[in-house]
Amino acid sequence: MTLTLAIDSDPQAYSAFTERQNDVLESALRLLVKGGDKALTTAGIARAANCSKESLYRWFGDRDGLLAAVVSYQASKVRALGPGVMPETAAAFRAHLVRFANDLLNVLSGDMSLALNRLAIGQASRSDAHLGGLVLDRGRNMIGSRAGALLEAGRACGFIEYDDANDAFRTLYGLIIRDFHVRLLLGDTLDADEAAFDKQAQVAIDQFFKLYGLPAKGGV
Amino acid sequence: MTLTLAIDSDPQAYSAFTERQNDVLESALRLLVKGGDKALTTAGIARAANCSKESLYRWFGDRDGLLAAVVSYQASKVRALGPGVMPETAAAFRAHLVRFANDLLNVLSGDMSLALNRLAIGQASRSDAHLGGLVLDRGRNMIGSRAGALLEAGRACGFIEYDDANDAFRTLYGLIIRDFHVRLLLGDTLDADEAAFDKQAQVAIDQFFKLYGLPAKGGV
DNA sequence: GTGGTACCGTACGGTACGGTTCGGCACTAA
DNA sequence: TTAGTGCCGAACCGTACCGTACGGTACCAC
Repeated sequence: MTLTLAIDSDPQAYSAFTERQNDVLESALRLLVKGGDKALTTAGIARAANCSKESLYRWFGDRDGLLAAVVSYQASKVRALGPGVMPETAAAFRAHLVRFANDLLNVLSGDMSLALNRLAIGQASRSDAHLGGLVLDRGRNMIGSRAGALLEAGRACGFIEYDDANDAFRTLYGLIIRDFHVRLLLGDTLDADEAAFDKQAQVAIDQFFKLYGLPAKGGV
Repeated sequence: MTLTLAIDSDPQAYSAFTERQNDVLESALRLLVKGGDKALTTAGIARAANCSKESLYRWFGDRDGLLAAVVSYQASKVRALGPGVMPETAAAFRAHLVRFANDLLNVLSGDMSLALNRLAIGQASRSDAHLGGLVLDRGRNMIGSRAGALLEAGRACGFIEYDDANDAFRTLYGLIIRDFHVRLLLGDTLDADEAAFDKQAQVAIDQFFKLYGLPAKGGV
């Protein structure tokens, strides 16, 4: 659902660009956040980055290639938040989940994430839209990697129980995000309660334990 | 989050258009679903609807006015699914919730809903984007009207318990939709499990009762 | 018939954008 | 010094689109 938390062992795999090219991509990203997809023209990017259009086309081949490069760049920029740690107590496991929920809320509400998701969604209708798939892959990467491992560790330690890991994760996601993401994508603003991510995260994790927790160790 | 279930007592308030104009809007909607926002040009709409561009501009004033009219038209097309019924038994209440969940899944996965949401999201970054707010209003209308009344009725009858109605609804929404909507918006396809809306709806409502149900009457 | 109105089909002006080309500058290597 | 390379800035081309204007047609009122 986002790109800013992609976990990959090799940072070069996603950002195989030179320093100068990364600067250009950063400029493009700022331009996108500031003015939306309409402002992301090749001339505008070249102007903002103090480079020529010729270089843009030499480096990224195409406008679509440039957009894909922006996505890849952003994915490689903010990477893993730290290695997975095996929780030893129920409280530690719960804290990990709360932290994950908090991170997810913060990431999805970020300017860059919203701008890139809007861009990908806006052109997802066209048949040649590989951008949406790209965003999904990176988002799925992050989610599958971090949350999946976390849930599995919790289950191995006997704090929670579920049949299908994917299903459990999606429920966790739903409890955390609710209609939050779509509303932000549509331009809505958050009310005071929703802006308190800490509280929201704790409530969501409480509910998750109520659904999947084992009363003996990690339940209510 | 969608427009296809707007509930309004006065159908004319949202579709104050002539028969001919509604035909044109219907053509525009089909065009949007077929080719995405890129295909929704004034010339294309005029061609598809067998009308002149001059008429488009006389009727809707502007291209943005035309898009807003499309949204309003779609909102007024599929209206309330029936008056709210006071559930008398816990089983009936649960059936109502399952039906609501099923409807929500079907609506949000519909072609028209996805196309319009993509359109609104794609241009939600610009400051003059009233389209996202329009979609939100209509979606919120539907949600607040139907689900809110349903939950309130269930609480009045003692089947569920909650402090904040808005909060309870958002949890319900999260349990039903999860990451379903955003993934579809990004162009993802559903796996077999997710395409079984009936099963998904029942599971979501089971989970909702586990969180908000009163064990005596409506709980697990 | 005559004027008015609403409409269609088409063509046009203006603009914006994607992509290409060209001249020029700085730097490097022989 | 000369040739080559990488890049910038700017001009350019073809295209697509928005919004408007114009000619022609059907219908209605009087």
